[in-house]
Amino acid sequence: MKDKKDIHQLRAEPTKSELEILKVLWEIGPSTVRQVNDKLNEQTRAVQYTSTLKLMQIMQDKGLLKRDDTNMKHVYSPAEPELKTKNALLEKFVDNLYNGSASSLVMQLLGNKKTKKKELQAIKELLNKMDANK
Amino acid sequence: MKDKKDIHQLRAEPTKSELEILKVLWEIGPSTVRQVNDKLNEQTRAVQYTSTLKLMQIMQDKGLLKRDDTNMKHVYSPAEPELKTKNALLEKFVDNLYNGSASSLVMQLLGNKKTKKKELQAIKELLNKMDANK
DNA sequence: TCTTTCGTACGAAAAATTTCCTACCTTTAA
DNA sequence: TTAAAGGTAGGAAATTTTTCGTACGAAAGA
Repeated sequence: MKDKKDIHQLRAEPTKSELEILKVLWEIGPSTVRQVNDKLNEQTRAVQYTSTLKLMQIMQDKGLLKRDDTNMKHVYSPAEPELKTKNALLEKFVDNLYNGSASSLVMQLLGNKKTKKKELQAIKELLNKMDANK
Repeated sequence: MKDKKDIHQLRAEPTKSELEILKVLWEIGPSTVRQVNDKLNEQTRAVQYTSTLKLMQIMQDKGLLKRDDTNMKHVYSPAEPELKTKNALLEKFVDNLYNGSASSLVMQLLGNKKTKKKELQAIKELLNKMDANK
């Protein structure tokens, strides 16, 4: 794949492992490779330090991360805001599985037995709030 | 990867290309490889017949597809209902990006500028309907 | 019948992703 | 001042996913 098209506003679509790293950075903020790797190991799965390092370097090349290398310990952070990235991923998901219809997706959530009552309640409240300032 | 865990109720998580094939089968129903391949080529991207064949064979091995090979032209169909698979993928997506909170996802949809007015309206109506039979 | 067309099976190559080894530099502590 | 600890860079290997070439059998047409 030479010139993969950006997904919507995103520079490049993160792979599975890349997304794991983004999630860590979203959670704990700008971090060194060591910090990210520790978090992955305690929270997700066993992975070697240099593997995480390599991946984060790749992500920087792709433009997914930016880094501050004024100090010896480079500090990485997401190149784009969390919300923007999640929006892009969500939009892609909706396009892909629901033909772009967000309401279809919501309908399915509402019909899904696994969606807990509290969630349903919260969604309903959201909708009512929307109705309020229509 | 030896013994990859099923995702929820799904036997195995479809890869990107596998999902493309599932989508075709969902759209046009049980089909031969030829039919699926034609559809992919006219609708999605150029791909060789034997590539599609191979992938569908792999998917059968994985349990993603079942096939009727009583005739010479094997007829493939999804092993699981469309809704079940989509539910599993959606649930995984919610878990992964929204910490399992469906309402967070909906909130983001509501706040997303790209979500069109009609969609918003449809979602609101859904919510009201839910309220009706609470 | 013979040839062309269309099907499957299988293996291997290619591409994409992920992992980690090795080399080497800097800082820290003994 | 030396050893140990911890950092980056880069290449190569391993794994996963995707693509397709080749072989070969069945069906259809000439």
